[in-house]
Amino acid sequence: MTQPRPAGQHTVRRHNSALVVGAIADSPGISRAGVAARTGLTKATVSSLVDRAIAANLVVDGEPARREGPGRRGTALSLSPAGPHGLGVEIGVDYIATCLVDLTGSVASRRIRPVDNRSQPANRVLVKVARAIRTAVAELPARVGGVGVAVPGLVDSSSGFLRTAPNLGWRDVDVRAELRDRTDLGDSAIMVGNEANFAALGELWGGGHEDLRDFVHVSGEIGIGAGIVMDGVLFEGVRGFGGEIGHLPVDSKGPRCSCGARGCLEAMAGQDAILRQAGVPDVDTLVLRLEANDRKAISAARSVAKWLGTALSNVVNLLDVPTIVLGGTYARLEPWLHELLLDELNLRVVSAAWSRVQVLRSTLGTEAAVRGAASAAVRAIVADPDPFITASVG
Amino acid sequence: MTQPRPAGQHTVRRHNSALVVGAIADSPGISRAGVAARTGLTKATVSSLVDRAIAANLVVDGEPARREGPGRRGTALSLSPAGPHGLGVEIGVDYIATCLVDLTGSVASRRIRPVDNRSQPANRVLVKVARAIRTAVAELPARVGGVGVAVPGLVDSSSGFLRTAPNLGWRDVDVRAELRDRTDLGDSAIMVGNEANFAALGELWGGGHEDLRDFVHVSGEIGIGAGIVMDGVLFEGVRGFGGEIGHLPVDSKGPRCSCGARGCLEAMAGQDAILRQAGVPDVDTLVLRLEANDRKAISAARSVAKWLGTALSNVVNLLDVPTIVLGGTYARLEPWLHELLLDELNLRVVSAAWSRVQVLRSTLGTEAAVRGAASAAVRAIVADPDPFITASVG
DNA sequence: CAGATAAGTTTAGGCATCGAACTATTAACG
DNA sequence: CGTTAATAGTTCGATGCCTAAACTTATCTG
Repeated sequence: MTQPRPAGQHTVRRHNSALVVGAIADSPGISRAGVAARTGLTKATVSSLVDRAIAANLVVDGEPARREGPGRRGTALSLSPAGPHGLGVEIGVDYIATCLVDLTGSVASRRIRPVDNRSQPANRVLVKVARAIRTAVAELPARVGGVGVAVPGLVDSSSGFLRTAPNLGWRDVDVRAELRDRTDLGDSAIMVGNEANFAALGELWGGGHEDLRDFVHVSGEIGIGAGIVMDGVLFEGVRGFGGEIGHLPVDSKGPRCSCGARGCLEAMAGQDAILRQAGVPDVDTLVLRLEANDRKAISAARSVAKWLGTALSNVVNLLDVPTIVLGGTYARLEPWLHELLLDELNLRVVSAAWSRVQVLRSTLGTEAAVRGAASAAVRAIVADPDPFITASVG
Repeated sequence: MTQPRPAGQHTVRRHNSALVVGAIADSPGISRAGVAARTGLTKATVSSLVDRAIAANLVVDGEPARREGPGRRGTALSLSPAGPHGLGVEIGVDYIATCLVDLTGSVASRRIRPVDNRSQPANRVLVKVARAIRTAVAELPARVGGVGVAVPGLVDSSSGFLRTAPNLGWRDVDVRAELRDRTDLGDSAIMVGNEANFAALGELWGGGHEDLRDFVHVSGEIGIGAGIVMDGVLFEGVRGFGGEIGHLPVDSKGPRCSCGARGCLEAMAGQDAILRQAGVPDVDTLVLRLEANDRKAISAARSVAKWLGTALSNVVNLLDVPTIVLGGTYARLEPWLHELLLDELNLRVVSAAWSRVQVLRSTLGTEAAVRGAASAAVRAIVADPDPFITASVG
């Protein structure tokens, strides 16, 4: 729990800076006068704050915008693509991915390195992650303003402490501290979070879906994770546990899962289970078979849709979140899952009678998590730009 | 969604007033110097803010406290029992209850009027509710600073709009506006909320449970509702839908429910279902039979525990909330439900293996909702005292 | 080119906090 | 009983950020 801090003038400026930068982020090309009207601040205040933001390289003012009718034209303000960037890092089971996003949300660069992280202890892997971060930072002709680290495990997001990552075999790793020690990120924020949660955020901010503010993003790679977004905000749960649906029990007669229980969703509808049931070695082959209408593959998809629907209907019933976004491996299988999953949901969801459940396909696929991590870092800058402004202006 | 407002000096004072009053609420008897140390504000600022709070009748300073060692003794500050009160109102199916709570959390008065609200249209009932409010206000030798209204239905808490209350037969009633029109509450805040949610808050603040910050409070009267508290904060869900567990499907072969679906929890474990199954006319008789070890009654309790456990295990699995508090009618049946419910939960909850689920009995019982509503009003004053201070001082 | 309209800047003033000095109260010690 | 040290609380000038209002700059219209 964060201790409440006393407020002073600096708090006011911090708040208003966020307001101004936020307004510019929301509607690029807006003028100082426009920002003033939007935020309720006076033109004088906006001018002063914008000047500081420009000096800090967060904002640039461009050409005067054309306008109708008389009056001076306002200068178009927008977030600076040369300002601080957000760095996203994903520690996958068999790869390390990085991604740089500028303040406007554009991807500046990205990179994936295949690494088998399963066979190695945590600190060995973190050395490689640190190297990947240093490379990304070195290549960027701008400053890195924050880092998001996506991890396939349970994270206490406030401390950055990774409690357990079964598929990596990690337990109790202080990812944030380790990475800070091994890099020269200065005092940049390092946000460590669950890979499924970051993926949901990636889809929220970069998925191109209009008005999508309440949804469950299901990402199935090795494990099954869900990121739940409600009113545009990630739902974290009690101890960062929100959306841990991989081990919801769906079939009491199902096979034993690695967690010890029986018939967990992961054991019934995880990637391994699908592939085994379809009798194929990998997802590429599975997709080919599905396209060829192979009976076993189709039946595997049907089974996955059924179990996913069972588990997700609980989520929908309990949280009243009306949309499911299929991500990760499920995004590739979406055409074959869509209808069956929808049927299952409509059958089991109480509110389905008066408001239909929706199933969408992720547009970012397996890249959602890195993108989300990078975007989260960028959003943090925009949401509280004052530290950057003060550091650069004084 | 609340529009972000620009900050100014007044915002600073408002924030710091809340800090100061909050510190006094958290540790009554604290001195000005103590508040300064706790909040990080200077003694000068604290003095000034405390003086204003005293002038507004929110805070009183008492006798100098005894201290060890040398030095002047600080004056003991505490919230004023004569300051503004919170008024809780509960619109039940067959009663209207009111309750006044002072700033310290003590109940100043309460009253229950039996009324059959089922047979009457909403505006007729609201006239009676308004009368009950006026009576409570008139009897109080202090000011009412806010009102909480608990309603057995789905409420959009930001607008105070009641969407539907099946057990009252109400639809789309603007409870807040209706009550404001029919009373002279001035500009006091009127918070309209779901009865189960307020009950959970009542238990959180007035239940006397130590360190209980994450729990599900299940209240069964006519319907079944749950209030979910996570990290000491009510979980509201997407459209005030959080904790609407009454219509979770628990038995696909169960009887048809009033909502149209089959085997809803409410149809399986609601009060009506229990009484029918036990073959008794009311809860009092049921308790007598249970005490006499009546076979049918025991079997009804067993069945309730099973269905409740089925539904609640979903909640626990999904939200990782480790504690169930049995309220309302269930509180009276707790001795006979406890063990069976716990068994069912331990069977179905994934995390049960490493962290045990806990089942508690509500200490406020059927009074939890009014108490919660009144306390919510009080908490709102303490959380943002500035409007009261400014109004009274200028 | 005059008039109207809007963007952006300058300047004086208000206000809440802070820091530091100051007063008030109390225990301990000789 | 008086002195000293420690702590509580107050007073007062300085600081910083915002606001209001006047002012400058830029653009369109007739």
